Amino acid sequence: MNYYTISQLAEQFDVSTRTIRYYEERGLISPIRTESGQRLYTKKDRAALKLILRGKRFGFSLEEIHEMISLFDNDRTGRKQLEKTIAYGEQKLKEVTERIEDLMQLKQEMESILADFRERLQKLEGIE
Amino acid sequence: MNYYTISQLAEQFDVSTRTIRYYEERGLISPIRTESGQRLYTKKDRAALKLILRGKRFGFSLEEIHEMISLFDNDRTGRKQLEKTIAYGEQKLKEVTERIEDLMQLKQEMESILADFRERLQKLEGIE
DNA sequence: GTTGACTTTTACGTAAACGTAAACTAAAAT
DNA sequence: ATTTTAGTTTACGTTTACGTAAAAGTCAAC
Repeated sequence: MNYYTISQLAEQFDVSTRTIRYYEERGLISPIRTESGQRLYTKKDRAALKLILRGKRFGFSLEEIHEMISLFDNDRTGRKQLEKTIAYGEQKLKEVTERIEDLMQLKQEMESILADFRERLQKLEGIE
Repeated sequence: MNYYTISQLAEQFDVSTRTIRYYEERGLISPIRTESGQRLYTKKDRAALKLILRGKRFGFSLEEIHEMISLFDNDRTGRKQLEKTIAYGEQKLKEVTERIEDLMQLKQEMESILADFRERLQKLEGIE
């Protein structure tokens, strides 16, 4: 398995190294270390970072993202744990679904506003 | 036309009065005032607040929301202005569309993870 | 084997988005 | 008429999510 350095990841995702270290500081990523203390990131760490950045784009706080990651990531072997995780997942899924619907409504509204503006522009061009 | 007081709006949207005043401070809402200085909010102000809060849920900054509002709100009569507004609107529409697609992908992933968890739970129940 | 790029920790700084408290005024209720 | 209750401004405080700088160690290249 090969590793990424922090600056490689930073470049790939166009974020600062400080940002990546901050996510670790908050417990969202846990890269291994070389003997001298340098961070090494696996494909899994990379995937986690990708997830975090996507979550951020959706407006989730790091705290929320942390919650999601740790629930889905940990191997929840016990039955109770599994049930709890499923319930949580269903809840989050519902939230995402609502968000999609909300966004689609916004899209509709924007489209109708745009149509209105285009009509106005046409009328202006008709006069001229 | 009847008005809302600041605390009425705050209650309706479950935000603090400070939050509403802050949005005004940043130029996002402009309620009229009574002679004594009290803020009075029209239906339009209410709609604007609703828009702001929706934008926030989507992870837009107040600055971005401000930009959108002022572009769509102002009566852009001039032809150049109209064209500019339409271009901006198309850009924002594209962003929203991408966001929706992004979210739908996330939804898919969550559903597949959930399906996997459910399967595991079934197996556990089969044993017991 | 030394220069230069990279990394580490520590720590202070900062912008955004409010929270909170004080000091005061106006409105509503009793 | 006088308590509550609600509203106003001013201003300092707080959290989140990093930016930035310093001081020191390390890796890669020439």
